[in-house]
Amino acid sequence: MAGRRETRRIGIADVALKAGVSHATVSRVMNGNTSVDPVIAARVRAAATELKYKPNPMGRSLALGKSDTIGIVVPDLSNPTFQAILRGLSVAAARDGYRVLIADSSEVSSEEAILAGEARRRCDGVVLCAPRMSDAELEELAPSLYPLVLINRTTASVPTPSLVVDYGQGIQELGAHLVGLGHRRLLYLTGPEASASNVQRLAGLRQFTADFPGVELQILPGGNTFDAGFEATDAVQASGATGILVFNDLAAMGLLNGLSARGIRVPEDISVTGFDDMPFARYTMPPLTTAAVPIASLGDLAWRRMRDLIMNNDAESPTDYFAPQMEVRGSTGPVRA
Amino acid sequence: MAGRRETRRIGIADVALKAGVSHATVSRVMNGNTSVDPVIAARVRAAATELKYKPNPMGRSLALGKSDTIGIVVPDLSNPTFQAILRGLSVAAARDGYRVLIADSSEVSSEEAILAGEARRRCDGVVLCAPRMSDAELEELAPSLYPLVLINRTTASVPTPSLVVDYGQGIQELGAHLVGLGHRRLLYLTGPEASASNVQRLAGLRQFTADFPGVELQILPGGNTFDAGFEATDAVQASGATGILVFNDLAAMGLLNGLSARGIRVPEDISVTGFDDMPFARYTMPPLTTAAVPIASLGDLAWRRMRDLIMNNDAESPTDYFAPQMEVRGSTGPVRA
DNA sequence: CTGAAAGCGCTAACAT
DNA sequence: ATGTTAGCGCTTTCAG
Repeated sequence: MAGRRETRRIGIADVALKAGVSHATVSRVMNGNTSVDPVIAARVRAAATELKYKPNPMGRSLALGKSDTIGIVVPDLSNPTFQAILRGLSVAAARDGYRVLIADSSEVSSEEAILAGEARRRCDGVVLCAPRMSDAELEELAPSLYPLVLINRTTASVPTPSLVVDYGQGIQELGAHLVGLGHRRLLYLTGPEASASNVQRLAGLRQFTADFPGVELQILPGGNTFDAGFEATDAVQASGATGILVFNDLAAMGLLNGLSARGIRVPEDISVTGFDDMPFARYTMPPLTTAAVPIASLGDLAWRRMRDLIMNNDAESPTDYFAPQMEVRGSTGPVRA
Repeated sequence: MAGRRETRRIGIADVALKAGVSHATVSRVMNGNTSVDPVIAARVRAAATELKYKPNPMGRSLALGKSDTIGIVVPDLSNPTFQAILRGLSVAAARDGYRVLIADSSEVSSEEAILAGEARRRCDGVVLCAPRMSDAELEELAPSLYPLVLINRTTASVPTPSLVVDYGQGIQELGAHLVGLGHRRLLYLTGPEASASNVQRLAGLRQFTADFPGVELQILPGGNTFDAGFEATDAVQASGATGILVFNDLAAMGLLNGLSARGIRVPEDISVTGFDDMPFARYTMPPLTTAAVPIASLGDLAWRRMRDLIMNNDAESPTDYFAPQMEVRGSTGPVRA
């Protein structure tokens, strides 16, 4: 029925024919490496532009053994954190002429390894965000993925760059901020148990209680959603704590709403902190005190590390620690006299 | 210095050697197309698994003329709308064994065409979100991009599927909702002038005023940011309108904050609507009445259309209209008596 | 049913 | 400086 507009793709051979030279010469002028007679070069270029010739990346990739593409595997593309990393990575890589291929493991840990391997075969390197994968599995997988950049993970099996956010330090800063405001009865509303970043916050808080022996710190199971924060309202109120450290901004917003619904004033009666500094954290009522994770620059740095690995393939393999930046806003204030 | 762990990639030849057969036979087993003696097949498979052989996608792509990859070009990866489309597309494509390559044009219209062309050469098809590109340019570009799926654009130059969100209808529904609540003095707080979706909303509102001759509709320049909404507060108040249609949720939230700061109650004094139904729209105070754009299913459908194009390459080329779904919440109420 | 050989489009040694 | 030739790793006729 419908007539196909099969505009047969034109290849290097067509240009060669039109310019009256060999494939090799066309390749040479297209890549500008070796020297070609200027007049012939011009003739080739003319033929190329006239035919709108563009080299076929597949042929190129096969011959060169590289694809100018890097892969990123993320656990969940709907998570703003990974979206920001992806964007930072993509923009930075594009500046150097690289593209990015995405693989979403949908939080399934078994998929993470498979997708990473597949991505690596199609790409020149892999940026891996695999929070669910076990250390053992990562250790086994890592060598086959080189060049590899890890996000929020490290591995000993192979020297490879890691970018890790120091959640433990961030929560300690927030805690210290509350103590500085006179709070002595604190409460941490946890995230998901399995979450590695929750574990890091807990470790940070152990250090925190050691540093501030006079401060009471309760721990209450929470979650990472708005609703989880909202539902914890009663338990928070019952705890008697005056300073609440919430796992993340989303849950903190839920708690804020719950407290407001019960007529508890923030920060007059209770101070609340979040974590992440989501775009909306500054627009809650009151605006949320939180810790900002510089996720966009994380993606950017991920590319720089990857590029070092690819270009001078003898790069160092540092671990970069990202210190969250505390943002003090209206949801924290002096403890009630 | 650092010892390279050059684990030479193993290819089809290694498997052939190990199994004592030819490359061709290995290829046959791996693809399961043609019939191979069961015992030989088993031997090949054994060799393959033992060597952990995985076919090299580049070789495959070159031979087959396909990459099992589709490209998506977006104007801005930090825009939640495109993130959601990307995710929907990626997940859907993955189910069929396809990957997605991303290209972020950073809102630069001239980049859109180049990136799309490049993506097309590396991929089996392109999903194009190019709001900035002129119709003429799109028309010229489209044929070379086939298989192509357009988002929020259509073109006449070639029959190709389009997915368009009907912003005009959404804003009309919201307007009718306000009229139903008794409002007779409405105001539309616009988005960016250049935005195609703003133009569509304006067109929808022209229809709206034609349908409701007794209703007054003012139009005020706004923007698509929280701050733009906030800054419009005074002008909104001065307008005397009781029902405010805001370009999007973000600006609506800004307006909500501004009104609250001036002691104007919503919805008792003024009703406010947004557009998009962002995740936080339900958590504002009061929760925001808005129109939900089913963006995730948009990505999903984009893949289905693409797949139809790729598989039965004689598919139809329909235009799918997405009708926004109104979400009535607390920010709209009866006009004050 | 299987192996030999051609070819996908390109780059790079090797000749000339 | 340019053409010839040999791959890159795989699929697919084409013989046998």
